[in-house]
Amino acid sequence: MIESGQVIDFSKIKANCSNCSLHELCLPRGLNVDDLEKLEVVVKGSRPIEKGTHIFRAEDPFESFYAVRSGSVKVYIINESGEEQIIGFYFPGEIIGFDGIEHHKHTCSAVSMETATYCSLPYEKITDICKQIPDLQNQMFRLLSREISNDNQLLMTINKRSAEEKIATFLINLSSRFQKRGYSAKEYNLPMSRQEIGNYLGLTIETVSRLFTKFQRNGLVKINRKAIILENLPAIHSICGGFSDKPTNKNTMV
Amino acid sequence: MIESGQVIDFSKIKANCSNCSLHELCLPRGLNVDDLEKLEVVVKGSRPIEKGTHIFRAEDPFESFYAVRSGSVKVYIINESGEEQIIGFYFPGEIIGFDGIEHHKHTCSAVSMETATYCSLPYEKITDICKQIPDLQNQMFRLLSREISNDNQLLMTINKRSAEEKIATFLINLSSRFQKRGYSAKEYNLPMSRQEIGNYLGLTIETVSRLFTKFQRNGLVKINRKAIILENLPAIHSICGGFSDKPTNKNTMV
DNA sequence: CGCTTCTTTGATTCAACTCAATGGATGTGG
DNA sequence: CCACATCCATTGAGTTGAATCAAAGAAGCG
Repeated sequence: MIESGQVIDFSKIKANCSNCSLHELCLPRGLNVDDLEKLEVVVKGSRPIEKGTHIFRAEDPFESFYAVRSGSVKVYIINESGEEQIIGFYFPGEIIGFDGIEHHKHTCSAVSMETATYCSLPYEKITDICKQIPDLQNQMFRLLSREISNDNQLLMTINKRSAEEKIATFLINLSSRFQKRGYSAKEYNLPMSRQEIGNYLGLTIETVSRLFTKFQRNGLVKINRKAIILENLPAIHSICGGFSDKPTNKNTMV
Repeated sequence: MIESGQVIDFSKIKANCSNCSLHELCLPRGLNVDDLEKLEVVVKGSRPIEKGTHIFRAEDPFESFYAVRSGSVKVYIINESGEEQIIGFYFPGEIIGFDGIEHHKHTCSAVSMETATYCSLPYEKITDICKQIPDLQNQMFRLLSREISNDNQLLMTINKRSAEEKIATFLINLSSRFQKRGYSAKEYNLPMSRQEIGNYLGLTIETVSRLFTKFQRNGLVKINRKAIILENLPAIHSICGGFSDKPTNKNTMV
């Protein structure tokens, strides 16, 4: 439960964005060497945090947002009746905590799904630097914009797709994100439980499990607990929706 | 179908943010008089557009975002198979088009649901001014942050709530937004069709209609076509979820 | 090794969808 | 001003996809 905050915090070491392999996926994207140095001064890396450690919690004062550096992080909100809704899963180079800007406090919580490291991006300092570095300001806006577009896509998936299509879309989405990070598009490990997948997609754990079994039966995937092999990527793609020949009347104004 | 673009465009007149009643809901929030003047120089108002006029369409180059000044606007995306997903309904003082920043083109379309006016906020010029006016940069980040938080809330509603709870939440959400704009919290007109409500919430038109009838039967509301009267606000609130005493197992890790 | 947690599988139920038909409002042209 | 067409909303009947309930199997942990 050591989450930082010791008298002397050895965990907070100056980040090295210049040499970071996530460079082009992350906040520094598009910055030149000089600008990078200005950024590095304020960005702090974390020591590894173990699975289940919170990076921030809802209601915490908002001081920084955070870039995942290694491992994976789940972001969720809890409503008045204690129900959890997972907002997203985040991988290296992706940034979390944007929701906190408006009211100066976090509205989500972020917790590591496995051992992870992250970088702290102190909001005030970053926005100060933004005034001097137009590219950085631009990149900030782009990242926020992307987050909104992603949310829109997610809404489409949740609202319009069947359970089967949701799962296929989810697997493909992870695949392409892992690929962007230099990993296989066909084989990866799920860092999250069936429960968490279901929560995110608006399905029950049983439905997730059944569909995994079905996909496996049909030779689309091989699944062994957390280990996923996408055996037939085109087929999975075609399930994602958009090519279905059995249109429903579920509010598609055509 | 006159959507601007005439040889001489009389419709683009300098906006008057200082005297605009939406001032504190909109982009200028928190700016002092001097800063407001700098902003006004680049913001352009529109002449009234009639119902069904597009402000922008997906794939259009992204040059500006837009503040709704009067009337109401629906924002939606269309997927590969032509299905429409409504992303949101926007009212005076609310800002649309943020999604376009990342790829320099819009990913959504925005169309007026009734006669409306709007202001154009040219992106490049606004970001230039942001460098000089920290408060403006801050407000931009806050608006983007709010959009993300709203999306998160919507996801919770869509994923975790029953049809009845979704409709109640929707009615309350509109109520509070109208109230913020100085209108009655109890009586308003729906600018959108049942179809559009259903599309947004992930329900069919029949379900929306049936629930409106049910709410009316139970004395919660009076509904006459587009005219809504919330007769029993507390009761509607209590339906919104979070107080239900019949917990489901739909992925609520308690 | 025993306990707990996670996952899978089966049987059953139900909320919301689909299909179908009617009714009311609005608009158009003769 | 009326007849007709269109669009939107309502209501009913029947179906179904995913949830719920239940139980057993597999993996991880102390």
